[in-house]
Amino acid sequence: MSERKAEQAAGLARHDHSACIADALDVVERTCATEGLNLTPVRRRVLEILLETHTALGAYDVLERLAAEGLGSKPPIAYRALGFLVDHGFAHRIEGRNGFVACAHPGERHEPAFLICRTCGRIGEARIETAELDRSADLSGFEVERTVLEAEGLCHRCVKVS
Amino acid sequence: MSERKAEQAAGLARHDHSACIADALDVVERTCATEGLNLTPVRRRVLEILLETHTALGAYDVLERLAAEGLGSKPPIAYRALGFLVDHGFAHRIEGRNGFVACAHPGERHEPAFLICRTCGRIGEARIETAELDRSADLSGFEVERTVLEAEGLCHRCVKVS
DNA sequence: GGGAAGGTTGTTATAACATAACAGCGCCAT
DNA sequence: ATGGCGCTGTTATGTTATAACAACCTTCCC
Repeated sequence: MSERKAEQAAGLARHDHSACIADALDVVERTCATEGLNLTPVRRRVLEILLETHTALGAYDVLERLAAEGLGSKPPIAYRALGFLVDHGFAHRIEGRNGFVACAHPGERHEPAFLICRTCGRIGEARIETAELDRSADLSGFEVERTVLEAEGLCHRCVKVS
Repeated sequence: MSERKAEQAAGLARHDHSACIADALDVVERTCATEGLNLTPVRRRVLEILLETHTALGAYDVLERLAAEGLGSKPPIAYRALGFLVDHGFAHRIEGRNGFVACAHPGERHEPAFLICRTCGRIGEARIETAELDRSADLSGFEVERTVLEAEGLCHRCVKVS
């Protein structure tokens, strides 16, 4: 059990970010097409905004962007689009920051885990197993439905600087 | 590594709750005494309020209680006392609920993990290791300082009812 | 004793995050 | 054509959190 290799968290390492954005958009578009989901202009634009950066954006940050583009100016607009993206696994909520990030593994079923840099705010997304917690839950007769795993610390860049 | 036995999460199982409260208060008092921490009336009372229930209380829930007792009526009073308790490991913040619980293992150095029942709100606290996340972090050159691990689901009682 | 320093509480004001509730509109299936 | 549904637009409000400063008290040093 759980002998799968750990892998590097997506988002923190150097990468071709334009390709990163394009790939994610492409996957999400396909997924919506095959699953009959309605990727409306607002929803698509919110996803694009999240994809621009591997940091957590607050709903009001997103809303500001939308408003500047004439796509909606009231909080529910942003919260609803973000809700859609989160519900379908295209984005994740970062509890520790009251914010949202685009999913780094869209279209793949996964329990996300996050590495959040407290200095630069960048966020890496790893796929993680929580075998030990599950065992502990079993012992208590607890049925886990959803797991939030967020680690805060310093990313490789910020470690060097500090 | 990590072959330690998982153990049942504290707080969810049947237990003598008066003893649970008394023990925790006792440990916190001793710890404050030996570490020169100032467990003022407000701080102590907030801890007692948290200890009454194994559910997450919001800062404003706590504040309401304090106000009723003449111990303070403005948000900073509650947030400051909660901050003190969290800073010294006598309480934990539950990110997924914007709330706080008394620590179930005060005085022991530990990374907490929580089992949160979405129906009754009760919270179990387990000690957990996050070896796989740590490996993933290492691969990214990320230095983890703090980990939030919260599992939401159904506790043993609520599983039966549903 | 006088007075500076540090820590805690008291208070005002406001910032930041989130949702309830309802109105209107377009699509499309019966 | 019309009724249902999903999405957007809007008002209003609810909830969570903190900045900034004033007042007070203890401690410690001169």
